[in-house]
Amino acid sequence: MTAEPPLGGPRRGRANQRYRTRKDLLVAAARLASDGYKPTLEAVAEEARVSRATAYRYFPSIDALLVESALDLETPTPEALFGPGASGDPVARLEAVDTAFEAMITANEAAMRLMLAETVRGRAAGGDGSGVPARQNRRSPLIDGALEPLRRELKPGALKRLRQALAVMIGTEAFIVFRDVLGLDDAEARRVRRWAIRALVDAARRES
Amino acid sequence: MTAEPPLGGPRRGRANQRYRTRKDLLVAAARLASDGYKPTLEAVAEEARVSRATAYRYFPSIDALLVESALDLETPTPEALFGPGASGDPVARLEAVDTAFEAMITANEAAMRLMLAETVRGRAAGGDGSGVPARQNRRSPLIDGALEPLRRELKPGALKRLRQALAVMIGTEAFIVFRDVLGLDDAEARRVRRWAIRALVDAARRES
DNA sequence: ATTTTAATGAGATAGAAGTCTCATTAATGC
DNA sequence: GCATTAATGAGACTTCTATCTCATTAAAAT
Repeated sequence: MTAEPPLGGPRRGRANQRYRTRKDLLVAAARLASDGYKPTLEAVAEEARVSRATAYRYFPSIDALLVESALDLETPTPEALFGPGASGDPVARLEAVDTAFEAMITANEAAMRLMLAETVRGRAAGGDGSGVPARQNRRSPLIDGALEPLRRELKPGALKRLRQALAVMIGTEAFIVFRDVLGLDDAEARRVRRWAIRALVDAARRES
Repeated sequence: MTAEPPLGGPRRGRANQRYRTRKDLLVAAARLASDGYKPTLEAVAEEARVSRATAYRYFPSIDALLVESALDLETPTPEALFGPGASGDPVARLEAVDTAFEAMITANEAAMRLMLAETVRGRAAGGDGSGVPARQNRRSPLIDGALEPLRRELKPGALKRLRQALAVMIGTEAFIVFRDVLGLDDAEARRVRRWAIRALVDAARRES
């Protein structure tokens, strides 16, 4: 899932060398971040057997490096989740998406929190936020895939609205609310989320 | 809304002096953070006419100071929102809560983002998070107040579930999803939120 | 008014982020 | 193989966070 080599320099040249250096940094960052603490750039560089200067040649800031290493986590693709054997019930499909997200978040909670913290900060405060990759949207394609069976039943506007509301319920931010704000455990949080997902889908269908 | 004087030192003594110093720091931080940039501790101390050392005597880190200054923003109380003249319709009442939160967030977006970033990090990454106040829950009392008219109609479990689902839709995190993940403007985000709020309330009522 | 001492100020110190410069290494094209 | 030059390493330098020490100020008790 790692992106292609840096864009700054010459297009041709030592692509493989650059790719490996970059990948080494991301892997090192993920390894160090996996214990829940924010590593220093120096620690990451050392873990990757690379000099500090080189690390800065690939990432403009330690935050950018850490965020990209979190983004490097693989998400299931719509094709994998909704292959031939998948259910045709949109609610069941959304629950599959929810399960996949919950698994990814709980397995990488520290990295996800770090990414959320950095991307949230990057927008307005924290100075410029330059270099921190923009927030990427991994949930919408999956939610879209889950809602595929409703595409004919619902009007385009209603479908869009449903998709957007579901994006609030499924993902890191909802996880944070359940855990940090409401103090729920994973099982309770899941129950509430499932109920809300069904309620939103039903409401959209009822309006059509 | 500023909390009482520091807890560390002697219980009696110069409470007023300490209170004023603390308040000065919070006010200075809020003033400097209001333009969207993260001020340095030195800048806050200077703005508050206080030495750096003193600032560190009141707050363990610049982040803790900024978070507390953001938390110092006043939230409307349930009493103010749902006084004698308030509507009895739970959806209308929830919309009032939503409006209040939207106003508070948009007026202090930089500070809210900063607070969210720091509290999110505090749980798992970024060291221990010591000194940074635990996430406080300002939305649940307001949501509870809005749902008051439903207390007899809904079973306790259903009411609780509804309240928890609504907590995901109303607040900073939903705002972040709409803006950063989905790229919606405020008006669109509000429309989706209102639709979802109504859908959730209707679903809860329908089950009773 | 004087004493006590909490609160503060001034400054030294250390660790980390981030930027530069310049020398060295090694991958690629010939 | 050899030359070219992209990639890297080493280190100086600045800024900011955070901790600590010691002297000074001023609120409160007597």
